[in-house]
Amino acid sequence: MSNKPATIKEIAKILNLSASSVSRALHDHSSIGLTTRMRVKQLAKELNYVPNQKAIFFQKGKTFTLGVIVPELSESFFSEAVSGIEDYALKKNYSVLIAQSHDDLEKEITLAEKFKSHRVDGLLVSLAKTTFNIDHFKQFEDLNIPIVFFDRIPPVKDIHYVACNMENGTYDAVNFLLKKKHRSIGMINGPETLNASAQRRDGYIQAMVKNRLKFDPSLIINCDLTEQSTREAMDKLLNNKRKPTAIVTFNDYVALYAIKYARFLGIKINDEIDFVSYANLPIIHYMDYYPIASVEQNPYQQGYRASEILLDLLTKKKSENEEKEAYYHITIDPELILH
Amino acid sequence: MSNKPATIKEIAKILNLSASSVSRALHDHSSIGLTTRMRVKQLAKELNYVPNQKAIFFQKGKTFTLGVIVPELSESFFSEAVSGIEDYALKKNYSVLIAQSHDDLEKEITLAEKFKSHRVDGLLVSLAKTTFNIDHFKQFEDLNIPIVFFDRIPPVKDIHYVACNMENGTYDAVNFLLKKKHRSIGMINGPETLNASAQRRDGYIQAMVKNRLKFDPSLIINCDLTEQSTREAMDKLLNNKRKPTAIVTFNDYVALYAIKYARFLGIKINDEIDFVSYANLPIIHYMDYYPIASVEQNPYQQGYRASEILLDLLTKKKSENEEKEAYYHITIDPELILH
DNA sequence: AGTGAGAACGCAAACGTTTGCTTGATTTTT
DNA sequence: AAAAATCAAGCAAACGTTTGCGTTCTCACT
Repeated sequence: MSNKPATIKEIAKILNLSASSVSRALHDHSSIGLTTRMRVKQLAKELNYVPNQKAIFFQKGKTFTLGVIVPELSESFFSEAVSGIEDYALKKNYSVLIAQSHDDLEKEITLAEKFKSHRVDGLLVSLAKTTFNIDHFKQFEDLNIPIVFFDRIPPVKDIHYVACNMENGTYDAVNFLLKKKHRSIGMINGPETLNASAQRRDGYIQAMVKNRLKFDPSLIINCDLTEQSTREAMDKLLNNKRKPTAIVTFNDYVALYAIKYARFLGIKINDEIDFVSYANLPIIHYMDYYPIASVEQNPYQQGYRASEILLDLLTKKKSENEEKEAYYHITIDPELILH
Repeated sequence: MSNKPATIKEIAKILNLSASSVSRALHDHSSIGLTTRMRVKQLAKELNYVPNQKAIFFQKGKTFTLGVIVPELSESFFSEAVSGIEDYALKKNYSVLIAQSHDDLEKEITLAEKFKSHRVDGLLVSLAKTTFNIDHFKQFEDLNIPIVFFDRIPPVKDIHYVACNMENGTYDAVNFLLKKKHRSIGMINGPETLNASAQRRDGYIQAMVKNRLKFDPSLIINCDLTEQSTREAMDKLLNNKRKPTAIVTFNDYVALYAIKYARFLGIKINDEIDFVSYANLPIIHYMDYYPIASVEQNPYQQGYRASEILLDLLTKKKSENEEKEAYYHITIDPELILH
């Protein structure tokens, strides 16, 4: 027991063949006779032969492994995205190496280093909140290791990415509220520095414009996503001359803070004020009060798509030479889910 | 650009050394003179040399990779456990290959196969709900690939495992309620078939016994963890002759269902009836009403510990020979968190 | 009988690194 | 001054698999 696993060489020796013939036999190469092919496969089963991936990795110069860096697995958005990545990768016989940056740039750099030395074939990355430059990913270019960013993407053009079009999502959300006859719609947006905030703002404005309504900037309040900050935003909105009858929040957390505070103030949720949010928390339905609609960002699909692109890049790489200037810029349209 | 990465051989050629000397120089081997050592390292930096892990894996016969199979990453319990695994593994310079069974036995078997052919050095497994035998993991024994099970462990003795002692956790919970002067404590337990249910039941009984109180079996109701089933359990408890003033639920989901239903019935939560649960949902604090206490199962620690054990097994494997009969059976004591 | 084709298989190199054994040169010990 | 120890570095094999290029053999066809 605890035998070293059987190798091709051993099979070859037993059958009086060369290692190459055994290898070819196992791969159904045409130049191997049917009888020997059968004999080889037969013995392989008996010996419980399993190809040694380490050797194959080495020989082929590939690890058939994808590296994934996400901020936090415990955020369901990312764990679902990882599921999408995993499903496609496994389908294509790739394995997935997962690591978390915990939203820390230093950690992210360390992980990049780790993956570099591990020689993953490709990388899927969703940036940490604190990452404002991506120099630590530049080195992968030289190593010919493609990277596909998803969701939290850097604001540059010379990269491959998959992301959700927040502008459209917000447009749909605001449009939905307008159709419900709301005429004063508030928005608790994220930090101004975030690209995601700008997109939401744009979507809001676009919805107003398309409906030939005047855009009132005082109805969009930025907040830093904390409970305290959310309350302050709510105060501002509630004291607005045109007190909103509906509020779009940056994410579910903010929505919950806002709803909690509104209830504290005696406001009737989704009656006096309708809430619409972005889907972060799948368990939101366990709540007593939750937004009447959510912008679903389809993390699974984002992951799946990013995975597809990466594998596409990997298989195409051989033929690439001059046309390296084509970057994948995929935007996934979110959908508005009514609860 | 897009140069193939530098190799030891190239460094050797440039410096007129042998590959072996370069290798030793990079590893600070004592038999290499200081000057050459410096020259080698210097050039290595310049050429951006990174050791080719594929070759090292192959040469050493190890992949420095751990395989992890969990049911669902989107369950925060598992994503936190994975964080623990990852943190320790990375510290020891191992990578972590993660895959989800989605609580499906077939998928679990496929993944086991995948990891086998990938030749991970070791395996960390939390079983799918539908897994009732572990034959598909037996093969790893022959390959000398150790497995450590955690949390969802199989009910056999000849394995390594890390799990939480639910009996103690429940004991603490019930004891806590008894100290709060509750004299009729209900329990909405899980399916009878689950080991986890039996442990909770035992803990409940033990707490009663230790406090010299009579155990009333009618106060423990089994349910299948659905909302409907939870309501039925609540009905039974509320109609009990000794209507409970406190209820321990199998998990947070059940607690939320129960609380929702109780509120629907007009019962004052954590006033008329105190709820205590097991920590599954980190975001429970966003709720308006949540259990007054939770049994925290420390998923991070479980993962970390399991990771430690696996690496211990991996490094000790060389010296192991006769004493292969020692199995790690680690139980982690949960702690009662008061909210 | 000679040529050609194709089938069935072997040889050997290659992938990059590590490591036990050797060798040659220099230094220390007796 | 000779023998022994130490230092610095090279040689070559090994890990398991794949693959380009041969080689041998058998037939069939002119």
